[in-house]
Amino acid sequence: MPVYDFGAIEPKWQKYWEENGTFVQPNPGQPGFVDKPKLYVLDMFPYPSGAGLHVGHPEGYTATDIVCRHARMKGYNVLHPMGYDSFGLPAEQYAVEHGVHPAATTDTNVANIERQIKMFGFSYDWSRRLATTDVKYYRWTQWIFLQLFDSWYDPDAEAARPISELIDSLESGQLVLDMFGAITTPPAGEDLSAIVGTQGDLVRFTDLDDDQRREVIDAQRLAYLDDVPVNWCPALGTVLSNEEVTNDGRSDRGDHPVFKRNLKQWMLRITAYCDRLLDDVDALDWPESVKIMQRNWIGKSEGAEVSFAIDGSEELIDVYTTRPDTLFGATYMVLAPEHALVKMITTPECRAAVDAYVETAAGKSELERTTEAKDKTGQFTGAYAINPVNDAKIPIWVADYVMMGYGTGAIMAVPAHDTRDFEFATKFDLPIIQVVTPPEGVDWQGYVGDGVAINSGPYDGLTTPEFKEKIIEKLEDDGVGQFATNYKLRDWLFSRQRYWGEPFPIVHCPNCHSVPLGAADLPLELPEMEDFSPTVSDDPEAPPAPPLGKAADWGTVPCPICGTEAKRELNTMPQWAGSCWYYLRYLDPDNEENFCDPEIEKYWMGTSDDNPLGGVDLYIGGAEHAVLHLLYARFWHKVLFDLGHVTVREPFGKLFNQGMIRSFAYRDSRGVYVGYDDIDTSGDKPIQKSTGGELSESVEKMSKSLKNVVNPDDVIADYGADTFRLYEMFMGPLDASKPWNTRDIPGMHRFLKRVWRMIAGDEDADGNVTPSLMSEAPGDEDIERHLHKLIKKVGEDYDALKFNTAIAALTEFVNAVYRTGKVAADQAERFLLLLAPMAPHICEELWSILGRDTTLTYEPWPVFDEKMLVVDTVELAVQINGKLKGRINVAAETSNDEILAAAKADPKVAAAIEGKNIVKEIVVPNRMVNLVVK
RNA sequence: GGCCCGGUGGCGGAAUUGGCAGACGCUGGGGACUUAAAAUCCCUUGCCCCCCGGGGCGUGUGGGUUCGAGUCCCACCCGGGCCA
Repeated sequence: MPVYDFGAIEPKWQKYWEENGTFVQPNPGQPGFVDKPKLYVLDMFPYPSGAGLHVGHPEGYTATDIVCRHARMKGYNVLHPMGYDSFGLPAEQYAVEHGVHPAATTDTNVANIERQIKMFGFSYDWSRRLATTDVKYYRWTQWIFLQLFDSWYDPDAEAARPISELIDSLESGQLVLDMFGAITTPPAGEDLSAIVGTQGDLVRFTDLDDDQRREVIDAQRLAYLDDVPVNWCPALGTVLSNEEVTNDGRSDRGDHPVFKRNLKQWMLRITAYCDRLLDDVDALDWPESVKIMQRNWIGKSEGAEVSFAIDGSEELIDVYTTRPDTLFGATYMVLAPEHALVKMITTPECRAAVDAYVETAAGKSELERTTEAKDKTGQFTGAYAINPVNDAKIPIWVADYVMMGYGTGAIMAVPAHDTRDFEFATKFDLPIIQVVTPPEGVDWQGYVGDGVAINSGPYDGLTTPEFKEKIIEKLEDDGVGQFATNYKLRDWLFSRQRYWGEPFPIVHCPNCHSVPLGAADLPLELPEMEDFSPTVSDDPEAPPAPPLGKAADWGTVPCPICGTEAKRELNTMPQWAGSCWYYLRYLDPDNEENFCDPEIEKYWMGTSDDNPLGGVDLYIGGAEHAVLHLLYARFWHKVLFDLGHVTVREPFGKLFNQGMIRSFAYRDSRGVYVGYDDIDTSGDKPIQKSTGGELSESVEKMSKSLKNVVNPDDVIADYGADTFRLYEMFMGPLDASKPWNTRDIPGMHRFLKRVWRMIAGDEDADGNVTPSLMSEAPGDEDIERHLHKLIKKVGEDYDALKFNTAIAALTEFVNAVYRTGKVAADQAERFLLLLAPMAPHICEELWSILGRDTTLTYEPWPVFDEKMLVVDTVELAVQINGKLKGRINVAAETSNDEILAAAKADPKVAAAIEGKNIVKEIVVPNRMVNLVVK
């Protein structure tokens, strides 16, 4: 009688799978490839932090593993890879603080996290493993950057095209430049030479000098250099993303001051893709909440651009508004402090106050400025604008609640119908004119919804949408405005002043400007350096000095074009870069010729009935990546699609977010967190062991500071990986946030031991033998029916990612077998195949105990017989006026009349309807009967 | 403030999507086995009343639709996430 020794069984099978290459999935064209339907199941790869895995990681990994193991049994080719998002700030910070090279820390962390992942027995094809820090990998990240650099967005084709095609079109005169340098198509049928030149509006590309041409071209690239305001943190020596800056304008890491500052940075032109990123999100099989977040992040709005004349000046103030119907209520204007017009229009009397204000505003973070709770501030410039709809003279203010980055950096303020304008006008005593009549019973002051126009001259009485349409027409006729679309999404700031990232494959030459390396010159490896710490400073004006600047030999190269001594780009790419395309490299990780073979890409990323858009068939990860990672990856994918490198429009056909696993945190009476070692939860109230004091309990995110982190290593040591997997899947719905409760784990462990004894029996240390329930006799009929129901239920639940109810159903079956007292070998075998995707080690071991000599991984999924699901008799509930009064048993195909007769014959029902009028009789097949009586 | 989730026993959760609320697991109670403990097995466990046959209440709160509402509609309260 073997014992359920998970500590021996689990490593044994993990070794078997590895040695036999059980989960290695050949690609099309490789030996061993069999043409079958494909399933690409992907986990969001982890950042290999020093802390290792927390219990949230294996939740998603277990879910995808179950789907994969189930799919292999159903006859799919399954692609299930794992890798590491290993560039990033924490490794670099650790390296700086401890004097260890980040590559060394990364290797240690990857080794540790991989050891942990492997303890769970996940069925990854480890031959496809990658890390974003591998030179073999980031060579292609650099290659994709060059694709972006060498492309432009053709608005007519609505697609990215090679920049060489743009140059051809410009040189041939198919495209020309307008007076602002924008690329445009010359009017058809006209003689080009008549309308270009110094006296005309249009300029021929070939009339420009070399520098001008380069500027025109560079301004079109999808990857371009620009002077942009960034979050500059001199103490860390780097720019930070908005997410890395706290609400009080300090660095999330280290709490250092952060300054807004203009720096020349690499930008990626994601805004060219706004409409496509927005339109294509609709058809994706993604959580609705994520789709909404993506839409909100892109933030498309429609409205009008309106030009306001300035009294006594030639200049115009352009504003963007989504509410041109409120133009008659515009009582003042506001310029952002950075707006170029501020300096020009401020009157001498107001100059000192305005200058001081602008300076103060410059020291504030965007978050400080936008937080509505903060008091509004501003200064009058002394200048006035003319409202184009009614020629009213309205004051121009400067205020920091208007941002340069959104719209035009100037607004028309309609205090009656905009919350922030209303607060501002109230504070500074500016006039508030109602122009929208809200619905009955709603105060018009600060009303921002649609309504009916009032105080708007000829437009009075129009509804908001009608008004918008009419006024835009009028503005266009008068030449003072036009219909306009606006987006919240900005171009992607792609430079970081850090060491531990992908170097840009760009050389800056004094003659040739930004020159890309050729594909043959890749990879451009990070230089070996002793000192990779950034240059930090207390002075916000100190020039940024990226760590790569200290690698003098590496940083100086001859220009690839002219051979002059040139400088390498010293910034590195942000951490998002590597994660933007890793799902493609898994397809063909060792390819030296290409980032991925086109035939292989076509097979794995192609469409199917279950995935009409194509791409990864199931992508599971945390909701924290709902916006940035998924938006950036979609953008890169669309560029690669436009350039013909991939065959489908979207990278991830189906997305699912696993819920956060939180855990109980305990605090003593002073509010100090207490670790689990020091807590006794056996009584009614949690008690601190060392002091005897009562503790308060709350459910929190797992965090070191809350002392509530659960380490998966400990759980596996105590109960094994199968129990861990089962417990996490049993906690609740996969997408729900759930509290970890160690006390519940023995329940799942008990279930596995019951399964073990059911099939293998047991013998304890004292020699007491528990026989198995296996029987030579043919299978029990009821158990057989139950098993067919179970096959259907478990299969459906796996497909729907409802693992908690699948486990409940499996438990019920085992309980039924224990009540019956016996199970036949063929029944036990089918049961094991159902359980195997969730608890693979124990099932493999029992499978071999049943006499099978190979893995069950590729055994066909059991089938159920519809006939076995049919029941002969059903129990129906009988209600009187909706209240349960009794139950009757009838044959399954009894007619409604007979059911009603049987119901009325039930003694309790008969008593309840005695002397009453039956007004209505409802029979719900196989469920219940309801009699309505009076 | 806006948007999106969610609120069901002592706890995690289930409920065929409008049809017997509380599956399954944990905890608690009782019993069997054992010198004893652990493990295991069996019974029991929403709340209240009770003459032990049963009766009443019950899915955050208040209303509504319906023969019938945890499920749909309206308003509100609370918790979480995202954005401002």
